Amino acid sequence: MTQAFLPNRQQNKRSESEAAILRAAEAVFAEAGFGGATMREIAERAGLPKTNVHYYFATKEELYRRVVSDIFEIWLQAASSFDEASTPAEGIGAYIDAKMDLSRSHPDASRVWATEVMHGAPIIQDYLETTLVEWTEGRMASIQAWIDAGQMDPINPRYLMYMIWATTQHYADFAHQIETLNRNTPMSDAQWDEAKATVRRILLRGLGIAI
Amino acid sequence: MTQAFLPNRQQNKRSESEAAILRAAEAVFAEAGFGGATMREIAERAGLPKTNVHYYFATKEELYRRVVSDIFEIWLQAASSFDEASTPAEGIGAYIDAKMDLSRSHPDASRVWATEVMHGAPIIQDYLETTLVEWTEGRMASIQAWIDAGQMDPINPRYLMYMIWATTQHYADFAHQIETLNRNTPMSDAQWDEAKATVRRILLRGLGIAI
DNA sequence: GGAGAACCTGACCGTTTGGTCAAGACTTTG
DNA sequence: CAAAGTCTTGACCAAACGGTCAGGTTCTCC
Repeated sequence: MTQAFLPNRQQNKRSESEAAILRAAEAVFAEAGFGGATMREIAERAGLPKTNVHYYFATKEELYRRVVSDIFEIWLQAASSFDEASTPAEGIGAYIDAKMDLSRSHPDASRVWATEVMHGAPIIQDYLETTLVEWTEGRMASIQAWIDAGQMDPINPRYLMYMIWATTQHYADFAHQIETLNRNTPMSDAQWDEAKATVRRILLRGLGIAI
Repeated sequence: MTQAFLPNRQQNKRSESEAAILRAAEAVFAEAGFGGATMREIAERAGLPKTNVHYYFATKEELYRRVVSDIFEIWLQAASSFDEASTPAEGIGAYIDAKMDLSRSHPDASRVWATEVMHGAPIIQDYLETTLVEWTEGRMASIQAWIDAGQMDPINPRYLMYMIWATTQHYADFAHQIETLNRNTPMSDAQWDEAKATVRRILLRGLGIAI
């Protein structure tokens, strides 16, 4: 069915179709959740017959799993800045900025992730228990080191991580509510910059980090 | 069908059945979203035949709307402390505490709300545009008054509201993820207190409010 | 150019869904 | 106790769902 080595032309077609399906699936899953999404809708948005979608992804669950794990990769990569920084102002500040940028560039991804977790992570529980646990403990250790060096206030790094995730992802997950409260207008670039600066400022000052 | 004035005994039965259905519905909608929830499942959890559920709530959408608007009421009432306070330390601090308590006592409610908003608020858009807009502007005015009085740092009250909502609701919406990261153990009372204190401390200090 | 693999698709299927219906049981009221 | 309203229920239905299948088309490689 799926061959490891394909000629160029077919490989392009495959990746194009797959990519179109994945894009459509991300949007539909984000809007309707796993249960509310239909393969019909995904196929239509991808511009393909439903049967063709099943050619690339045998089941709805397989497609969903692929969408969610792609998102997971993006999330993890957003934190590279964390380790390259020597001061908490740089490290935490850059992480906040990176997460805020992701909330604007990939809001659907954030919503799919949020829905999956809210429903008990039935599909990606194994990722949570392994990769996310390890990743989180690594970042917590970095924060603890800054605390031990007296570079920021002593707080439990765990609850700081949650605060950063919550505040930044909120702008993706609750974008519709935010837009409604903004006179039914999407946030402008200026508003976005102000929101980003406000989040950054309050968090850093709240941690006793000079800015 | 539904009578305004019923004898006591029947009124009790009605309210009991309705309440059981609403409880079950909140849990099922929280777990599966609107699309993934089934009337069968809701009926089973309420301990009633499916037909009986339809006797009280004609359609799935009507039941859902009732669940969501009940939640909306709870949310709004959580902010009474806001206006009764004279200092931002009291007002904002008490609001954070109240929202954190709600995240622990009514996590399903928060998850249903989050799912509804994430999917574009197809059912309760009118609430958002009227009640929530008014309510939010009222609280923003209170915050602005504290800023003008020099009692806290000058930040845009709007983005502060979002931060408070995000950080507190995160503990309900992402409870499953938090539990997984906590060695698959629900947060203990002590951990909860620490999380609450951390959120409160970081936000208040971040706003330049002495604590 | 022909064999074989990869890709595409319309028709179809069993299951589950939200919702209906008609008939029976219980409660209240005269 | 009987009539009227309220509540409960098993059987049923059309529609929509995820998924299958067999047959056709396109591409690559020898």
